[in-house]
Amino acid sequence: MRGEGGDRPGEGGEDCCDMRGMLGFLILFLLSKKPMHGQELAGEIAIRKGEKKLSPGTIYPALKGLRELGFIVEERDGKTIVYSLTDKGEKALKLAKIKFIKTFFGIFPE
Amino acid sequence: MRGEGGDRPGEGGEDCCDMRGMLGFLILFLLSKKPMHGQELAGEIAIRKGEKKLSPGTIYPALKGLRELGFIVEERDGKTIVYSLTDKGEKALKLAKIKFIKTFFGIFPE
DNA sequence: CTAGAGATATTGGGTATCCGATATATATAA
DNA sequence: TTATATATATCGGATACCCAATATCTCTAG
Repeated sequence: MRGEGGDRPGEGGEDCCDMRGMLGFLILFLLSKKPMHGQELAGEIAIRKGEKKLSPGTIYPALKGLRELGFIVEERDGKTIVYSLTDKGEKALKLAKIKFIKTFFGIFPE
Repeated sequence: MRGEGGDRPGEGGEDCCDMRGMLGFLILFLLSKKPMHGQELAGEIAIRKGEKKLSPGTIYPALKGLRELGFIVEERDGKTIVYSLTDKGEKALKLAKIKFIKTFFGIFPE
């Protein structure tokens, strides 16, 4: 019951951070910089983390979840599907970034 | 290619980032700034995240895991138990920070 | 049309994270 | 001693994460 209607008039900052954890957050952040398709995204994450590419069983369910949340949309481009943020996704990312920065304040060297 | 040397230069750099995910990482970071006991830690995290304090079922298993990894030690002080980093924990944190910064590069505003 | 390659998607399984509830331990107050 | 408050700890369940294997889809080569 995470309907749009907002059972909570008072808040509204509730479901903005339920983006399937850190992976969803990272995906949203990367897509905000540049729309990408799944494998491209997996490659970018692999480079950042210094690990192997995420398995299809990891990346696609994550994308599906973000799509079902209304945070991203997909557009087929030949063989691939390019994902990009919706307005809702941008808004959610913005709020999540604030929270992220506050949570990990002091970790990044200045 | 970008695998920096291949898969396995022996060992040592293996368990350095397996600190039970982001919570373990955050705990290690906070303890590196100041030794604290469990509830104090939960309070600090609550402030940073802007949420309620972590449940005992979250904070204590996380601390137990870090202790079993040899990253923290505990010392009873009256009613509380104060946790602090070991040398191994400091080293692990340092490496994890590098990975964290690389993974989330660009999230923090400059 | 048929193969092959690459991208996308689902399934099944295992581990990790986290919470709510419950239980135990310690210190203080009565 | 008993009662209370706080801290620590564990248990059961829900969700997130991640992979290997498998299947489907789309384009291109032949």
